[in-house]
Amino acid sequence: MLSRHVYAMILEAFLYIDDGDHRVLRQFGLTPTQFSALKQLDVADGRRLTDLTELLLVDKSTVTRLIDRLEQAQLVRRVPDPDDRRAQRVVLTPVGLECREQARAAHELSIVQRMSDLSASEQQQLVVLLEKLCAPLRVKSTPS
Amino acid sequence: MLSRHVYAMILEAFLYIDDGDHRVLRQFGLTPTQFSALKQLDVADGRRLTDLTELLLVDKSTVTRLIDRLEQAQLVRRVPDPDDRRAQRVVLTPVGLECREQARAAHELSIVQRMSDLSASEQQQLVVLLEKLCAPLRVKSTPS
DNA sequence: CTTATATAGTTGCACATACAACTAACGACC
DNA sequence: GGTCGTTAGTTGTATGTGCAACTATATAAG
Repeated sequence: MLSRHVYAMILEAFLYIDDGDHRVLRQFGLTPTQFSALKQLDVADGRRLTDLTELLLVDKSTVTRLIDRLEQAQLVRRVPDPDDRRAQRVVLTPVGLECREQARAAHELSIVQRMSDLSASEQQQLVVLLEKLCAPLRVKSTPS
Repeated sequence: MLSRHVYAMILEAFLYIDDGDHRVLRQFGLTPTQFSALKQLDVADGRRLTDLTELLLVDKSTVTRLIDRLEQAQLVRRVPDPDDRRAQRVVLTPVGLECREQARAAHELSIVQRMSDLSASEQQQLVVLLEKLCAPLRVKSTPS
């Protein structure tokens, strides 16, 4: 059955991508999730944990513990939100910024390499097809 | 950058698929991993834990604990391997077989539904492109 | 203002996952 | 037939993940 084959290939492609991400980021002592979180932060205002929940599409309890570990590793800091005493803002430390930038460069490069078996037009086709597949997901977030 | 876009869409497609799998299998009290394991088992000879490690592409310690839980749930049984005293064979219980068959039917149906936004020819294109992307993975396992 | 509801975040519990260290048994080599 | 490297499986430790219950604060309703 064809649709089973598509299903299987999406899972395989994810494994391929995910495995590559682990390898690259491991050199910087980061997991893919930690790297995703660092990408959403800055050294100034930072973000609330709830913001990260929405950006990373994970449960708030996951974010709590993720930030716990990044804080232990001195890559981020929790600072009280000035406008809401319930909330905390998470900001990058200088070490965290440096770590993220190095990881980002290596990760970008690895993506280009891993995609290099597809031509630009094939990559374009793939994007179009996957967007069509995921269209049901986007119904709610596409207002007009 | 185009390759970043492909990367992002593969992750999004995986999230879409994985979320759907969770929802469907949850009705049968199974996680996607547990379901994958049940699909590899039978009621007769079964499989060794090591076989499952290779089939599921996870660490052997993951398989140990996965089978622990399936055994607690009475869906599988460990039986000693007659030919190798180090090994154990994992077989489905009648309950496990019944559970798997029901889950399988629902899962198959849901895959067809989730793919239904793509035409057959689009699905075919997607398979071709993803196979090309994953070609580096298959180098080792493609003898001729 | 008080009450009721909603939101921000943490914690307990369960499952998935990898890596490393370990035990037990297999196999090969002499 | 002992010794030694290999393999099967388990266990400890760390991370990621979701759900549910909980605390504290904010906000709306009256």
